[in-house]
Amino acid sequence: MPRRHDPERRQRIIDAAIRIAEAKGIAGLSHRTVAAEADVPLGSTTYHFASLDDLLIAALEQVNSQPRCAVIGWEDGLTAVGIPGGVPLADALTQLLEEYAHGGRGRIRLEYELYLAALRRPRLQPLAAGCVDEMTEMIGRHTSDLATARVLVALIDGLLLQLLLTDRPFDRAEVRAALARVTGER
Amino acid sequence: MPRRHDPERRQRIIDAAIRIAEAKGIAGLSHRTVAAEADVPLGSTTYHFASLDDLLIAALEQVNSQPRCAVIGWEDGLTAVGIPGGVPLADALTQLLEEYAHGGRGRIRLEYELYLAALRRPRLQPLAAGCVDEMTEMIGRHTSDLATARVLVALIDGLLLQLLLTDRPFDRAEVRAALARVTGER
Amino acid sequence: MPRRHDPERRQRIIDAAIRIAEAKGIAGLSHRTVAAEADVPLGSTTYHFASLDDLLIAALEQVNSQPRCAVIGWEDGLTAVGIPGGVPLADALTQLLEEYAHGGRGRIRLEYELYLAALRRPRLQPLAAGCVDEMTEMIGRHTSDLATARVLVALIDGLLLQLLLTDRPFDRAEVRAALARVTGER
Amino acid sequence: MPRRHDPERRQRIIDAAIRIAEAKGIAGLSHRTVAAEADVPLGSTTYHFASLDDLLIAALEQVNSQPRCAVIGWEDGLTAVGIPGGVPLADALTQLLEEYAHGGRGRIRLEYELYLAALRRPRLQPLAAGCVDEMTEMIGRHTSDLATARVLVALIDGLLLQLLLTDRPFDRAEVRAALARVTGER
DNA sequence: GATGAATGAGAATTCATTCAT
DNA sequence: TATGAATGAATTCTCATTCAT
Repeated sequence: MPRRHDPERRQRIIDAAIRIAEAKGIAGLSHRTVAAEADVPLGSTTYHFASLDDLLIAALEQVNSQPRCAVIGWEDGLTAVGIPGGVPLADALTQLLEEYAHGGRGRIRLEYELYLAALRRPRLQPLAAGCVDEMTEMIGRHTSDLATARVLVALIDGLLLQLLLTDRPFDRAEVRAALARVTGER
Repeated sequence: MPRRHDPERRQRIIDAAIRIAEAKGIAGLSHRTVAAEADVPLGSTTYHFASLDDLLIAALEQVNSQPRCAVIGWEDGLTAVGIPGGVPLADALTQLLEEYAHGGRGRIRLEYELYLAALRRPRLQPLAAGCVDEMTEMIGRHTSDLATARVLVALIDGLLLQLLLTDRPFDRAEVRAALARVTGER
Repeated sequence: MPRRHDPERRQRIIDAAIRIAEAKGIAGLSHRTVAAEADVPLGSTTYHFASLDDLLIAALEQVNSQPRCAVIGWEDGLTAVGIPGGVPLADALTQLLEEYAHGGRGRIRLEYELYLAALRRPRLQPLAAGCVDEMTEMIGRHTSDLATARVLVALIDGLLLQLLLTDRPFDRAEVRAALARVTGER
Repeated sequence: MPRRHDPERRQRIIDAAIRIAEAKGIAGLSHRTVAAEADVPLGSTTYHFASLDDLLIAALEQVNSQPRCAVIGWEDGLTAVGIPGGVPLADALTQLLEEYAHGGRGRIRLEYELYLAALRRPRLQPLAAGCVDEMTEMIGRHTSDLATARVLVALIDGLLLQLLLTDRPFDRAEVRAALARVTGER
């Protein structure tokens, strides 16, 4: 019984693609795996997405728009507390990273896979660069200058990368100290 | 034209794999592409390397052993100058990164691809982790404590990653300032 | 010459697989040999059957459903004659085996190959066991108890196996006598 | 350190081949698997056996010569007891089958694989036929006539086959009763 | 004698994409 | 509009055998 009108099918396919990408990596994406995961006919994936690249991009765009929500929630909390005399940025970032790290490695891994995939696929580069820029901009709203924000983003990326690679547990004090060196906080 | 005796066959295959990996990424490695690049029959690659993973690891090990030489050269220079009252570490690292960045993006890209590929392929993880450790240890020889070295490595990783992703040119002053924040140099 | 629409493709592949299995044995089955025999592209066999095992099973199921027809025909004749005071079972079975033996060795061979292949491939075991059970049940309908039927089936299997292995011609009297020992008929 | 003179190497290869065939089936035999199992260089297997078929035959010949020892032991016991007024044949055979069945399925499976392989490979046929003949001859020494022995061998083959296929446990009483029908013992 | 490198064919699968329906 | 059959290239890997050393 083919569901003729299934307006959410496109979205279901994207969601399935994200699940696959988190679980098996970007390289694990294929029309077949996605169709199976989404429980839609094979032809449906090629119908809604002209090529596999299109599907990948749609999935990654959605991934990139979602975690921002979490970060924005974080930022709201930060703002509410108030910057001057409020929570030190290093503390706030440390907490964000901790949540991030504990929120399942799947999502972070996927984000870094995006970075790397972008190195080879030009169409992904704007996405990855936008990711960095957005983060920089957001952090920049809480630093005295943009240069500091850029350094913080680089440091955060490096720290997360190491976290993923080494299986060392998240060391709050160490991360906090590292960030504080850059923010100049004590 | 059967080349029945070819004592350097194995090494030639590894070299070809590195060229492929630099040019097309780790994902571009396949028995076929490597065999073609090395100008050997397809079966030869599977004879010398039981699985593609084995070949990939052999190639990456070789890649990882080479750049160290460059870095060691750098370190020798640094040592020669002498640390106390000598070249500030931030300056030395900045110069190293600059050389690294200008030395063709292929090699850096490959290194970061290694990092990220390790996220999905357990057998690569020791390689990637060893890469980080080695770098940390080396830098640690020029810092007062290891914690500082770890932060520096994270920062360097983040900076190089951004460099690769954004196509922004290498900004010596900015990088130098970022590093100085961590080393505490003025 | 692309035959894009071919509604009986799946069945043709199964038929080809049976021909191959009869002619070259189960070990002779491969995507390639079947595709060539069925005159379809290689990819077509893997499209319709996710794995070679699936194809093998589909083929053997079809094989197993066919000879039953012959046996059922035999059974009908037997019933018509009537058991009490009718044709002795040993005579009827002898005639069945003779027809079976003369009906080309391909089919019997294939059946015994199924048995033996089941020893190594768990997925085939239900098929082979079902084959034995069905035969037992059918013969059981003409014996006083099931134990006798089981012994008869074992004996029949052994006799056919010897027939295949030794190239001795079918000896009606000998087979009849062997069966009669078990049925208790004189 | 190549062992130049290793007079038992040939035998070690055969033994390894038997282990492989028992564990993975005849289809699991290859120069490589055998060389690995025997811990000899690959070239050694092709040196001592011109083709894989030669190796297979050598292995199966050895297999066929070994279990006979067990059977001969059994026969000796049987003879000792004495036939006339001694142990009924059905009992003795039942015990033999029981030991056989409990002695690990690997060996029986291999024997039946030999039968089946013989169906397709002419060079194996003498081996398989000889196996049957030998068994017939041996049993014939304890029956009044050869016809009875032939029937017994067929029945035994069928019973063992069913045992392997159905995973039903060995039922001593049932087997004994089946054999007794043929031997005429009560 | 003995060995291991070499080779080309073939194995099972997976796949992106096209296209008739 | 939607689908699933179809296809041919490409994937990794195994292998029997040959042959230079």
